[in-house]
Amino acid sequence: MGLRERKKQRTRDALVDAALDLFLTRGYEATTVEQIAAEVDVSSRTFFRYFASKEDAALSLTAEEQEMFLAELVTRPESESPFTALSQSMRAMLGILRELDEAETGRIVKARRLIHSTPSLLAGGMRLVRENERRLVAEVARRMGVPPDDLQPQFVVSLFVGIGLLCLDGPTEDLGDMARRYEDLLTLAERSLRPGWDLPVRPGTAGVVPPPR
Amino acid sequence: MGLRERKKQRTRDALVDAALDLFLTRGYEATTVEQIAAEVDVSSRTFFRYFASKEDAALSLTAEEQEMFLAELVTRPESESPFTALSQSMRAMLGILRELDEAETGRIVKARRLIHSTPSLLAGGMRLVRENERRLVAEVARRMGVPPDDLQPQFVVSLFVGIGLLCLDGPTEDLGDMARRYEDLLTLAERSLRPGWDLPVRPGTAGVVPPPR
DNA sequence: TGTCATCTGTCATTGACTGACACTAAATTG
DNA sequence: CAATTTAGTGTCAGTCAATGACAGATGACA
Repeated sequence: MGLRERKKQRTRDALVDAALDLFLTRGYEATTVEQIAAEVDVSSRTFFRYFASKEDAALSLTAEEQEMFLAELVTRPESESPFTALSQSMRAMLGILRELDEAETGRIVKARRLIHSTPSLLAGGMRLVRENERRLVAEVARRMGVPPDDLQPQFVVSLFVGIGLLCLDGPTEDLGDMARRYEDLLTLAERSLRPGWDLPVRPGTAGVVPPPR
Repeated sequence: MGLRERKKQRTRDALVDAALDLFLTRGYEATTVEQIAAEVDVSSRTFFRYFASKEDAALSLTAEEQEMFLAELVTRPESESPFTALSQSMRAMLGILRELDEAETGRIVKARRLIHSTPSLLAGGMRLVRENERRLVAEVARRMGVPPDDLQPQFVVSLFVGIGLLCLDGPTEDLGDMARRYEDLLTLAERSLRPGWDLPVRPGTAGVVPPPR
């Protein structure tokens, strides 16, 4: 990787760090883009070359997590039922997050604390999640062998995303808290749902029908 | 009601109408607050005395619907299970919407088309819904006789809100479309969920335990 | 009619965000 | 190792949403 790209990455990280720190101390709205840029010795115009908006800087880590989640999902074996595949993807992503270097996990926890304490950012985070929902539905529909505008895959994904949001909503001191809350919610879901609820009503041309478990 | 209040109501309605029309023809971002205000022969400062933001004007009708829904919920008998009470409140609200005068239903349909075709407004609408989620959880938790930070009422509400969002997400030409989509989703939910899933795991001090249905 | 509270317009200001252009430094090529 | 292309950055000017302050207008009410 060339010098140019390394420099860019360093600037970007510095901007995220500066943004998170300022947001957490002075508050999100009270912090101006100019202040963030000044902290990194960069013009505010440059800030907007890295991030589409002030909000984008605060949510960039969450957006990356979303991408990781989606990447996990497409690696899940076709033998898993849709909801199982979604759950396992989430577990895998949480696992990966825990294995990052300290600087990165620090950022993630900071970002999470910030989002949780700033209503407009919480809303923005949910917007991110919902934007991914479309892609999730497409993948789940494919697995189920039904068209993406079928209600069933939409329902499955909506239910799962709801759990994810509840997970995000709760108090989160560290990644362990989050993982624990997530497992509690999965248990609750299992108690509430009929076995096989996420299998296609009219089994389509999808892969192997999973065992009844 | 005095002349003053009537005048105010007229200005407000005119602003909403002008906003919806301009948003739908020129596009949401392409329309400035000044243009909306000019259409009603009012200064843009006045616009912001009626609406907290440009987005607020586009979402004011949706916000009113939310309030109506919540008002319905608190009138549902305690004998209904939480999810049944939520579903019935939604049906009641949709019923009320259909009985409004033509001017009002026209606005509602316009607003819905606009929101559906403008990503940032769709996000804003979901933010509105999510903000209400807290109040819904409080009411459902009360009915279940558990504290509001219990996971179960949160799960029940999250599931219901998810259905509401799916309903909002789909193509909506008129209020009938929406009602039909909503019923389809409820059927799907019933097929997926275990009977009694929304009853408190540890029955608390809540009202009468509903019949098994 | 006269006072009072409320609504409104005007003006000034802040801050997010964008486009245009020039300048610098890295990357690439002969 | 130059020469040239390419990408990243700073500066400047400008738009638009949103807010505070003050003054004038207008319905409410004694």
